[in-house]
Amino acid sequence: MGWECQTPNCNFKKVPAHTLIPAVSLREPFWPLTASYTLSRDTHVPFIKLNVSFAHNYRINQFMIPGIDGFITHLIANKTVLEEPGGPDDMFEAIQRNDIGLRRRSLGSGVTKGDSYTRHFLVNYGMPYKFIAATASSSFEGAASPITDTRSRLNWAAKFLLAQEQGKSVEEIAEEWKSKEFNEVLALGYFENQRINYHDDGEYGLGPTIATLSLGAPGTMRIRMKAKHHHGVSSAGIYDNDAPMPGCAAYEARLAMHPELQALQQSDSKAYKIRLKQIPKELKLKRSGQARDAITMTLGHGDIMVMHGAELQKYYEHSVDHTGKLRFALTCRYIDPESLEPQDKPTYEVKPDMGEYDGAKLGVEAMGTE
DNA sequence: CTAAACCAGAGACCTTGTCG
DNA sequence: CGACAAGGTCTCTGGTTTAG
Repeated sequence: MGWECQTPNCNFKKVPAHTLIPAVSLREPFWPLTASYTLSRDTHVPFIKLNVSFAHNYRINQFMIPGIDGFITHLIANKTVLEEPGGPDDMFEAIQRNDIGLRRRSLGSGVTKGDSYTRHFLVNYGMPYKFIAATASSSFEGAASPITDTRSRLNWAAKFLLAQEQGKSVEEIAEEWKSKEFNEVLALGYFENQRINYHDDGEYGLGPTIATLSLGAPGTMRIRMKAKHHHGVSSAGIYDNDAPMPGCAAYEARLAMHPELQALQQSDSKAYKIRLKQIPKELKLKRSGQARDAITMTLGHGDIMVMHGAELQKYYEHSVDHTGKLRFALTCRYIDPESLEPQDKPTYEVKPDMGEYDGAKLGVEAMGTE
């Protein structure tokens, strides 16, 4: 891989030598990694609730956002997870050795003449993600092992967390999960100083659960309320009529007037529209600026992050930036095949996850036989 | 000690097809 | 008709560091 000139009839290519970054070089001297539970570097604002638990070699930070039905969970991996055969260490090196198809892709809706390209490198496997050009999607059949292994690993993590949250057994959850299991893996590659700006993953046709496996240098994921919902007013000066969320500007006042406003929407749409323009002035809501980051997570090598809940994507947005030289993020989603336009449908069959990864089995023999 | 230099963060602007 | 767009670049601003 390298550079390819896009000018017609120009065959210029520049392919620099690749230097493998070994997984052991990811170990941080002042951040010791052992078979015990790894420490957390996550922070959050007071209105967010944090539950910490420990299971299957992960420190589990579960963040609950008041008013939002769902959760954000960060599973922090320890040394046992990283060094497991086929685990994060092996995956990190395998992705560097094999061309899994990571490329800069054209942004469909460019605002400039000619194409504009993403800063990071990406490739999609399984059900096509509509944000990405259809040509950037490949079948799971014949995909490199880190891709299919990630799908299986994240299916396990999602089932485990949903079971924990709903107080059900993993077997019970597995039954419900089967029909809506992750059917897409989006691989992103980041070099130094490449970041992905604030956005949400709430597009039409996506399941409520999204999971990401981090490989390589740590990434910093920030979660904040969207400005419109935080300020309560759009950039055009129209009041945001969605239910106010705890932690937003003028929360009490907005909460108090919400039922009345909804009733007005039903009874008198004209008066309602006028009211939407009045409220921002009455409450002195400001349009500019952004909400503070509610949660900041340091996603280390081998860590898994799971977001669950459609409301989370509606009210909150997230960004990721990177401190190190090389990081891969492998994200799984469920994409409803019916949500795809005919031309976006895959030309291959997206088969069920054949992997049977079970993180609960890891390290059990070592501990059990002592 | 003062002022220039530096830096990070945020906002404005760029500019165009699509969507409701 | 206005809002929107996993974006990029420039400029301004306020705070901190450094040079003289």
